[in-house]
Parts: sequence; C-alpha cells; structure tokens
Amino acid sequence: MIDIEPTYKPEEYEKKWYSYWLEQNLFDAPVDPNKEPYTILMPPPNVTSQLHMGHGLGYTIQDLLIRWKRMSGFNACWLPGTDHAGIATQMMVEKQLEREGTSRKELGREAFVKHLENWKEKYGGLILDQFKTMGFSCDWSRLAYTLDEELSEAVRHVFVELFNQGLIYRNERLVNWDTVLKTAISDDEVETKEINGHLWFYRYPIEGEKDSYIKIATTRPETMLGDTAVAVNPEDERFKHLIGKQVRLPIVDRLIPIVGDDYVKSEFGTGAVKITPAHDPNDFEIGKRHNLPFLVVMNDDGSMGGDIPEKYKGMDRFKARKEILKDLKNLELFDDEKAYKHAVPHSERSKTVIEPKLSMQWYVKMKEMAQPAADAARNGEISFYPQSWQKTYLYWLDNIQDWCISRQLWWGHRIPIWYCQDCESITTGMTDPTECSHCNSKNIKQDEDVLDTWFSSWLWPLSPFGWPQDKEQKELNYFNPSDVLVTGSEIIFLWVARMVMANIKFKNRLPFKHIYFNATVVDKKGRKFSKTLGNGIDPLEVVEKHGADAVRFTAISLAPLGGRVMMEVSDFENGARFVNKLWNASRFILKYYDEKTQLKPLKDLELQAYDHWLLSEYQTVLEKVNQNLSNYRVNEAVDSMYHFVWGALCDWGLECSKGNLNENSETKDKSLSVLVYLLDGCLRLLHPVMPFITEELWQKIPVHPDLEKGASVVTAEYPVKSAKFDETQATQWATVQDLITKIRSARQTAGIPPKVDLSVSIKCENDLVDVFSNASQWIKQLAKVSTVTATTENVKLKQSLTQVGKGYEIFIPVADLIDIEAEKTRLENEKKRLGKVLMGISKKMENKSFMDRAPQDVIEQTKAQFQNISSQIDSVERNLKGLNG
RNA sequence: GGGGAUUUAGCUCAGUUGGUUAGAGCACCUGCCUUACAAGCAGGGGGUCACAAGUUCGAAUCUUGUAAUCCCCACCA
Repeated sequence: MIDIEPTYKPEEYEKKWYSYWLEQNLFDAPVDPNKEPYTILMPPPNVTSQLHMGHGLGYTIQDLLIRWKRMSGFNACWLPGTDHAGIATQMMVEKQLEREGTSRKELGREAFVKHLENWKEKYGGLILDQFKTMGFSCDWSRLAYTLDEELSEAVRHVFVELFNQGLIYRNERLVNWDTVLKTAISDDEVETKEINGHLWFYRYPIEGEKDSYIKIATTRPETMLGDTAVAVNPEDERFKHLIGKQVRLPIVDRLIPIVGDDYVKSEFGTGAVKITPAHDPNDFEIGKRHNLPFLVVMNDDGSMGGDIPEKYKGMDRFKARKEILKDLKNLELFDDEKAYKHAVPHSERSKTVIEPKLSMQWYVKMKEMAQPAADAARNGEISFYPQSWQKTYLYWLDNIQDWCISRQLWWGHRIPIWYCQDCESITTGMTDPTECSHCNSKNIKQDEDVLDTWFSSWLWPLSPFGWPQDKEQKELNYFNPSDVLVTGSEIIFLWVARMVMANIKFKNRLPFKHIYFNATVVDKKGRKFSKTLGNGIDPLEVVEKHGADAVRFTAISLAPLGGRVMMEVSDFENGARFVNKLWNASRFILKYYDEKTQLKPLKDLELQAYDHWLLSEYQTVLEKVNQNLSNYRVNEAVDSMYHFVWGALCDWGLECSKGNLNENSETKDKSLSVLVYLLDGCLRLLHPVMPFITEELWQKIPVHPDLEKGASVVTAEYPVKSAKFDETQATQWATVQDLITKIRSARQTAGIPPKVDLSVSIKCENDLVDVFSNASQWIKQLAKVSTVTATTENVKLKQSLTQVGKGYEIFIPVADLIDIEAEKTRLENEKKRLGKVLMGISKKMENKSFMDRAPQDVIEQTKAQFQNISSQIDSVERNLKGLNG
C-alpha cells in the first residue's frame, strides 16, 4: 500500500518541489544544437509591481505552453525579466517622497536616481518571488532587467545607429504634455475620454468697424490668451469679406488677423474658429500654413504663464477658463453656452487632461521600419490569435506616426546626446564624449531627458541574448525568432508592433511567429480590476487559500482566446475541487498497490470492455489536448483533461474497478496495471496546468512497464495519441453505460428507495446479449441490482418499470412499489416526445428533394434513425399496455 | 466618424468545412455517508440558438438587413 495523506495540503508540497526543480536545473535551457528550441519571451512586468490576476492569467498560459513543449522534447526557454518602467516607477517614488515631505527637485537628479535604485533593490525582486509561488518555470539563469548594463548598451547602440542613419531627429512640435508628471508622452500613452463639457460662444470685435464682431465657438476659452488669428472657411459667404481684416483680441488687447483656411467647417459652431497655434494640434498646422506667431501661454504644470495679463499669471488652467468667461461677460462679449459632449485626451498614467504643448523633443522616423513589419503580417509569416487583431495591427502600421522618444524624467536611459555650448552642434556615440566632435570644445552638456521606456522594451527579443555585444551571436541565433508572444492586446502598438520592427531592422527577421492575446480579467459586472473599485482578486491570497494549482487550473479553464474573462473569488473553488478529486483518485488507486503487485504491459493483458473504453477515451483526450494547445485554445485543452479525469477515469474507471481491487488475484493486478498506466498518463497530461500536485503524486506512483520514469514529471514525456485498445469493445461498453444510466434513471424517477433489491430483464438484439451478459457483474455493481438477464425473447412481465434504448428494452418488475398512474404519465410524455421527433424525421423522408439531393450517408442515417425511433415508440406503447393489463 | 467583435439554459461559455433528438461547468430541484473524494455520488428540470428576410433538400452554423452590448482607432473648434 502506498500511503497518501487524506487531504492535499498545497503549502506542504509547493515550496518543496519548486526548490527541487531549481536544484535539478530543470528550467534552464542552455543552447543545444541537437535539440529544437521553443522560446517564449516573458513580457517583463514593471520591476516594482506586484502580481495581479492579469499576470496570473497571462503568465500561467505561458508556463502551460512552456511546460507542455518541454515535456514534448523541445529545449524550452522561457525568458524572464523586468522592466524599469520609467513613468510608473518614478511616479510611485515621487509620491513616496511627497509623503516624506520632500521632492525630486529638492533631492536633485543624482540623489533621486540613487533613491530609485535603492527602491528597486528593496522591492524589485518581489514579483519574481511571486512567480515562483505560482510555479512558473522560467530559465532564471537568463533573468534580464531593462537597466542592466548589457541591455542598456543595446539601447545605446540602437540609438546611435538610428541617429547615424538619420532616423532619429529632433524637432519642435506639439507634444502630449502631462502637466502632473511634467513630461511629454507618446500618442499611444494617451487615452481619449468622452467628457460632458461645454461649447462656449463669444465675440471678437473687428478692428476699425464700429459694433462689428466675429463670433466664435470654443471648448477651451482659456487658450484665447494665446490666440494669434481667427480662421474661417474661404468659401463661406458669411465671412468671405472679413478675410484680411483684423480683430482686437479682448482682455489681452492685441490685434490678430482673420485668415481663410479649408480646415474650417462652415456648418460647425459659428463657422469661425479662434486659432491658438501653440496649444492645439489643428491650430498648429494652420499657424504654420499662415505664418502665425506661436504664443505659449501656459507653464509646464498647467498654470497660465508667458506674455499674458498679470492677473492670469500662475492661475490654474481650469480656473483661468472660468475667469476668462467671467471677464468676457463683463465686457459684454459673451453670447452663449451649450452643453457639449466631446473627446478629451487624458494621460494614461496620471489621468490628467493632456495639454498640447509646443516643445523640442526627439523622434524616431517610423514609416520605413513599419513597412516590413506590416508585410510580415500580410504574407502570414506572423500570425495573430485571435486573428482579428491583424487588422488593428496593420491599420496602425499603415498610418504610423513618428515616435516621440524623449521623456522629461530622470528614471531611465539618459539620451546619449551632447550639445556643444560653443558651436551648437550635437555629439553622440557609444562612449560618453569629453569634447564636441565638431569643434573639439570641452564645453558640452548632455541632454537632460531620458528615453521612453518602450525604447528599451522594443529590444526585448534581442538584448537579453547578448545582442549586440556577442559577436558570434550563438544565443540569439538559437533562440530568435521565439515561438509565441503571449501578452495583452492593449500593448499591441506600444510594444508588440515595435518589437517586430526592431527585430526586422536589426536582425532582418521576426521576433516571434505567433502572437497570442490573452483575455482581460474583469469582474462579474464586466469592470476592469482597479484599486479604487476594490474589485480585484489577489492571486496570492487565492494561492494561500487553495494552492497554486487550483488558481492556475481555474484561470486557464475560464480564459477564452482573446476578449474578456469574468472572475470572482468563488470561481477558484472549482479548481480546488478538481485538485482534491485528482488527489483522492490517486489515493484510491495507490491504496491497493503493494509489494506483491505486478504491473504488466497492457498488451499482455486480457482487458475488459470498460478498459478498452477507458483507453479509447484516454486516446481521444490526448489528441484533443495536444491539438487544442497547438491552437492556443488552452481553456478547451484544460476542459477536456478535466472531463477525462473526472467523468471517465473516476466516475467509470474507478467505479468499475472497485469489485476487482480487494481480492488478491489476477484481476487486481490487471486493474492496477490499467489504472496506474492511466494515472501516470493523467499526471503527465495535467502537469503543465497543475505542476505541484502532479509532481507530488507522480513521485509516489510505481513504475509502469509501459512507461519511462525519470527524475521529475517536469521532464517526463508528454503523452500523445497512440492506439492501444479495441474499438469494438469500447463502443460496446458505451452501450452498457447507457443501459446502466437508464436503469438508475428508472429507479430514481419512480422513487424506489436505494435499498430495495431489484432484478432486471433485458430484451435486446442478438449481438447485445453477450455484451450485456459479459458486463453483468458491472451492471449489478453500478446500477445496484441483484440479477441481470439478457435475451432476444420477448419479456412478459406485468407492472414493470420500463426503459427503451437503442436496440434494447429494460424491464424492472416492481410489483406494487410504484405509482402506476405516475409511471403511465411518464410513458405518455415519452411517447409524445418521441412522436414529435419521429414526425420531424418522416417529414424529411417524405420530402422528395431531400431524398433526391441529400448525400447517401445522410439518407442512410436518417432511415436508421427512423427505425430506431419507431421501435422505441413501439416499446413505449407496449409497456403502457403492460401497465394497464 | 472608421474598424474589430459579441448576442445559444438563470450565469459563464462550447458547438472547427451546413446533416442523428443543440452540449459543458456553475446555479437550481430530488434521492443517497454506496469499500478515494459530502470539496462527494446518482438522477432531474431548464433553450421559439437576439430579431427579420434570404440561399439550401436541410441553417445555431452561410448571405443581407435590424436591434442591443463591448473593445480599439480618430484633431471637428
């Protein structure tokens, strides 16, 4: 007897096995030319972040795939790492400083960066430990961090390279300015939100004409301080004559021209637009077209500033909005206010309203790099799961804008550009210069800004593999391209598309072949998890309660391909139940195994019909699982495992075996040979989903002669389909199951107490007589009846419970145990139901076109069905008569 | 405004080239401590497949339209 504790206690096994795996170096994937690599790049989490359910799901899927491929014989490398996450981390630390009553300005750049590094040292490893708790099998020897020396060198290499190729340039443009974080952010970090705002109408007096005005409409009155024109459509009859004239800008008392520009839509608002070139993207373009001055009237923090009336200086932009309106009213220039719903850009990070700001920033030219990245998707070299994301990807690439890569932050890779204070030229290079490369002046100063975090992340497929330092690039050439990228669709542009571009640009090949977008985790009301709502699920809390395997199993079984997945804490009980089931099933099987047990190869055994059925189901599940995993239909793969273990192995396999296991006989060894074989297979099958419990159990089960046993289930062979059963017997057993279910049903619907002894007679077709007779031991056992007789003869039994199956009828004499009337009603209903079905079929068969045009096999099927249903109806009718007489 | 989806049992979803009486999990009802598991076993109820039209011998499945919901992209002041 192999003793297993009555309940599975995850905390007792998880740490133990994880350490064991690490000791045995089972997750490491050194370059091995004799083995085919299978690589997944882990999307690096923010270095200071904590594990949440989103990670829980996405990374569990990756671990599932990696473990599956590792067991399938691949050199599986899951590259782990973390991202310095410029904005997020700096924001976090700045908040901390604020609580401590200081600020980054007060500390100064050097001290602040030092502070951040300490912070990273302190909290940086946390999420990686959490990954270990989840059982993730990353190749920890390759752990990378975007600020590592080698990775930083790759960043610099790329910057210098692109700069030298003229693909990086500096320009003054309108950027998305975050007034809270005081930095520019890229278009992709902006989210537009519908806001219930206002459209305000007011007038500007036309210079030199008494009581003549031009009326404009705006959502942002505060920017009028920086107006340098009013624009109208040149075709607009109402305003044509005004073009070329000037208006006197109220409050600031400045003369500005009225210009004609096609951009203005006559039908919107008043048909006249105030133009603020330094604070609005459209106005910026108009400003350029008409050579208007660019007047900046706002400070970095969103307060008003510049050359404006004293009263507004330093006033917050939203307060200034109200003040301006008040002042316009006082001047009797204000006309009207209308409720107006419009899209307003917000910062993804700080959530504040984005301010378009005129400033000098660094950009990467993208068009040229985007082309091959788009082609790769068009010609199918790179494929998306779900496929529909391809369109989104292509749309973005086809309409790509240049990438603003400079950030006014201190946390990140500092831009390797030096400005000469004397000749004003620019110096860059792989090493920090000491003098200007043009005039040799020592008077040079490095750019204050750092690079966008994604400028290091986009090199993730390359830089962790020693690129570009390693001249031979053995590592990179082995692992790149990786096989699949598993990530969230929200970073398809920020990260995914850019990695494709970088990999093509610098390695002339793709970073990965497949892109799988995992579902977004939301609550039962469809809301995203958020701290403020408090609706999140902490995966670690759930792990503590149910164990990592239960969490992994549940997460995967709930997650469809793409889209959203609703989760609540109670869902994880499902996983816990399955873990418990697997534990107990194993406990049951192994209980009967002792030193006298001799496991035999399956081919040497004379198996029962139910064994063949079990083996057949097992083969089916193996095929399904491997196929579904290949298609990234992970929830379906897990679903079929669950159904095999619970519905086939436990509900039928173990139940059928019960009669055979107690005796010290050949049947016991035979049963155990099959059960241990299947259990071993199930543990391997389930291991990628539930690594801990499967390892604990697998280590305990005896070696089966048909199977190999190694040091760990981590590296055991993943089972694949290979027929080892008799299909005929498997099918016959399915009929026996059907019969057993019908007997059980008859008994329960008639309300016969379980303790009452029943005997069953079966009238059946000739070939079923043997099938049922051979199975009588199990029919008795599972249907809880004392005798079973099967015959082709008509059975004449009065007052019987009856059931009709395909090719057989069941009679259970019950004398006065049943409510005859209730039974009659049941049979009448059954007759009605079958009648309806038969009607449908006969309609089909009477339809001449159906008989003429449908394929032969469909017609045959329909005929057989007709036979079947009619004979069922006959039986029901006969049974009804039996009850009456 | 453009694009991508979704709509099947009370809930979450399968249903892979159109073809037996549309499935699963959870929830619900009933009966059971039957030699692992009451975190269990057994049985059961529940669906005009969003709506409408079309193609077809045959539609949950294909086409078109309608409605509702969700996501992404977009500079109409």
